[in-house]
Amino acid sequence: MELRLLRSFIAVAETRNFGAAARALMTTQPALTKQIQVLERQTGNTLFTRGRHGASLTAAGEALLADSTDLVRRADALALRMERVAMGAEGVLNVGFGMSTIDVAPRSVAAFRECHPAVDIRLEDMSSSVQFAAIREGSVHVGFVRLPAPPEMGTRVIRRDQLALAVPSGEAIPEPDRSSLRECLQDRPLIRLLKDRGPGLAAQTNELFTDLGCSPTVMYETSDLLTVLALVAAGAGWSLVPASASAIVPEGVQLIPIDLESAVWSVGTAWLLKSQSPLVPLFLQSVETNVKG
Amino acid sequence: MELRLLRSFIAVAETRNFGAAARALMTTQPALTKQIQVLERQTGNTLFTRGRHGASLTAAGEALLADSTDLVRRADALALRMERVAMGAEGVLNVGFGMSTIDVAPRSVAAFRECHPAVDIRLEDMSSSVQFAAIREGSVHVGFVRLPAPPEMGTRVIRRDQLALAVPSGEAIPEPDRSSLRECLQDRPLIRLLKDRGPGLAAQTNELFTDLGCSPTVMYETSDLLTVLALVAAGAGWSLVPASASAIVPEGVQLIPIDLESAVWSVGTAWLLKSQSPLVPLFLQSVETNVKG
DNA sequence: GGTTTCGATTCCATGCTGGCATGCAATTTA
DNA sequence: TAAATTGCATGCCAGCATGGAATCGAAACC
Repeated sequence: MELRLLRSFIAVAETRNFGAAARALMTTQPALTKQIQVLERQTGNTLFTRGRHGASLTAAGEALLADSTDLVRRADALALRMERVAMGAEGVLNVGFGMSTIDVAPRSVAAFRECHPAVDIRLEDMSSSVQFAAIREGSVHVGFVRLPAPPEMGTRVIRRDQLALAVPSGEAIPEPDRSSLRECLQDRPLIRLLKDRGPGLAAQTNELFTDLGCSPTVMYETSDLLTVLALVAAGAGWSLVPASASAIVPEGVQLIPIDLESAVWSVGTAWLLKSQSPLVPLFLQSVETNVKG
Repeated sequence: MELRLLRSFIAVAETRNFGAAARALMTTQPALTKQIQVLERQTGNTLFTRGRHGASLTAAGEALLADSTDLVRRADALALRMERVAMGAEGVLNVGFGMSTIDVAPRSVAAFRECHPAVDIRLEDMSSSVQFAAIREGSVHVGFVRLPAPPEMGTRVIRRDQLALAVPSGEAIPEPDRSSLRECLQDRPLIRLLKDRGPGLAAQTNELFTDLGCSPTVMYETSDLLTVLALVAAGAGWSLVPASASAIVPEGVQLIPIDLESAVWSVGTAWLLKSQSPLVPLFLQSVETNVKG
């Protein structure tokens, strides 16, 4: 029993006229006659009583009509659904993001959700390195990460970010060259923004220190950026934070961007290249417009 | 989207292995590969990620799997149901019966209902002529009627029945020859069992009177056999009833079968010859065993 | 009685479908 | 390291299912 035959059957049952049904189905009357004959042979029932004034349903035909219309309707709904899935109008999209994209990521997701309400999009907070692992195993489809990403992933740069010195207001501002910085930071009590290991902010900070050739004493360690800035404001020490944190810098703290190569990194989106979900490019485009806007 | 493709898809999705699925479907692996490719083209989605260790479902494939199994299950159920309808294990059967088959008809229907519980069988009381009309228009499928039936119907004789004189006990019993009967009945008050016109009991009675060449005076008319017999017992007059009524004859009444040709008729089943319902022969067979038993 | 209507039948071309052999890639085994 | 194995894809070919044009047959209508 194939859906094609059931569709033909329904058409005949509704018009009670083979010729008219054939026209509606964009086929010919002999073809329809044969199809119904096949269906009758397959079901073992005579479905129509053929009269001179068209065809009328037998009891068996009536029984089939009710169920087959339901079946065909479901099949059509399924086809439609698959079409929506193909277009990316439906589905699941897991997005990862880290501290450094706290401004872009939620905005992008919210905008995307508005455009595609049937998509189940979720935002999960995790560091870049965790995101890379999650993307690789498929549990995250697009990540907002620090670049570069592993080679099996596609990336798009959103912006370049850099480290900045968080210094209590009123302190003498060091020149942003290598030697001044080394001198400044050497032996200075430092508040460290601690996240995971891997290509994160902590790693970036370490890289800078290696570049400068100094190793400050760490006074406090915390994983919350606001806590760090509050401690700096309270005079507990200096710190190194993303320059993009300027948006949330409290009273009593100034940020001094560091223009050294080792203090600069890119932030962007990453996704598995072999992923074929139509949602990924759709979401990337949404991000692009949101970053520009 | 055809059910064949969905069945193939489900088989692959369940085994996660094209070769194994092909074996299960009694086909070959290349055929399956092509079917899935067609399905993927039709739905516009990649349904499997083909790895070295078999195939695994994509997100789109997962979405399709749930709905398609449901769809296929429904289609199978429908096919099964049609099979049952074809076998006569399911359906509607309307049976008509009259006074003269009050013994056989309900028993046959009850027995049939027990054997085929899914069949919605209904018994309706109506005279033979009404049954013929109902059978012709399809509202009754099998009737218990007086024979003969119209030529477009098939028939089977259940038994021969005849008219009998219902006489109060103690009355002189007339010889059952034509002249004695005429003499007896002429001018005798008669209680008439009145049903509809047509080839019914009343017609049979009239036929007998024509044959005898007499026309008794009708004292009472009623359509209930028991009332007729009660009136006879009360001495209100004589009557002509089916000889088979002997089973319910009350005290004070005796039945005298009339052996004349014009007083005899057959009782049996009738059905539309062009009816193709499998329930009809099934029911007829059931009747046959019930009549013999 | 001719005409129309409506379904069934016949015949034929087309194209879908499946099967076989084979290819290709990755992994396991000797 | 070569051979065997596993697993899916591809090319090619045969067979059959499917559909279309023409025709038929029966019934109804004018």
